[in-house]
Amino acid sequence: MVVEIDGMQESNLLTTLEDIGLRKTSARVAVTAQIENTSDSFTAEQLCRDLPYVGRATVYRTIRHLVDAGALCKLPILDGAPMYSIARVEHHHHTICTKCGSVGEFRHTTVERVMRSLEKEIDGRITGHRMEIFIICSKCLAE
Amino acid sequence: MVVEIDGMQESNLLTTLEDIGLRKTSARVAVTAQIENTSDSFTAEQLCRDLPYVGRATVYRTIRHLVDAGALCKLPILDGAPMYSIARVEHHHHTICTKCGSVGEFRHTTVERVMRSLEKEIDGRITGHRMEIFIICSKCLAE
DNA sequence: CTCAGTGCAAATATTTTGCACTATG
DNA sequence: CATAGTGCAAAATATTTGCACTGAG
Repeated sequence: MVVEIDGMQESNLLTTLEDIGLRKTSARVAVTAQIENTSDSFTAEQLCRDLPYVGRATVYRTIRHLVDAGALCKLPILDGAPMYSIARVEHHHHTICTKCGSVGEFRHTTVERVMRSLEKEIDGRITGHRMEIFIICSKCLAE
Repeated sequence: MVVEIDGMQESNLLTTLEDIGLRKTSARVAVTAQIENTSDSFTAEQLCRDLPYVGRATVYRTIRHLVDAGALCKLPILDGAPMYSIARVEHHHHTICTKCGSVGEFRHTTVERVMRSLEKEIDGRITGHRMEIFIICSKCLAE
């Protein structure tokens, strides 16, 4: 669920969970608040470390609910555990810094147009796509 | 290493390993032959199942060498173990059937052109990208 | 012969599940 | 007060590593 405040979007993950019929429990309040306070993307492990009083299984279950509801993006990376980030816009792609691992979000209409032109080349029906741009972020470049 | 035969490309994974200074052992012969006889993409686990007389660790180590050498693509998927496929062309993208999991390869110049146009929008230096197209393949559509 | 490579089993990493207990609605 | 949700620990899954042994060069 997305609430408009002063033109800014505040994604309320807890409300998303309630919207799909789940109860408002203290564990879910803690997990969603922690995610919303995390500026960048995060791993399940990170969340468990930050919330030692919430059970590991509950953290994983809550993440799964949010991914299923489309409120979180699951971002499989080449090595190790997947990263998660709040899905702030409908459809988007990610930038991943190969130095520090920070994840950004972007949207580009050309990408969508390319998809349509690919339809003739591909044997089968296109149902979706995923794209990641690997970068060295400006912060790492500065160092 | 790539050998041209009648205009077809035969990628010789074993030669790739020798080229990076590794010995030609019976385990490596078995693993590379099995990969080359696999028409589609595969998981490490699949390879271990197909080669019960080769140690699990050796299968993983051989895969890692081939990925490092650029002869295999590692394709992280949303759930479960990553898939691998022979890198038949320099730079390409993948189609993944969401029904049967079969993986295809394609290359499209427009994608590369889009990358260049993205350079102005993105904060940092682009070093690479990855794109996957999710499809229902023609085989699954026919069913 | 030497040491790169192997197979095994144990360790590690990540995620899921069974189950008895708790607390939300 | 019924049962959805939790925490824990064990299981499941995926991969890596230590180590003694083997075999390629």
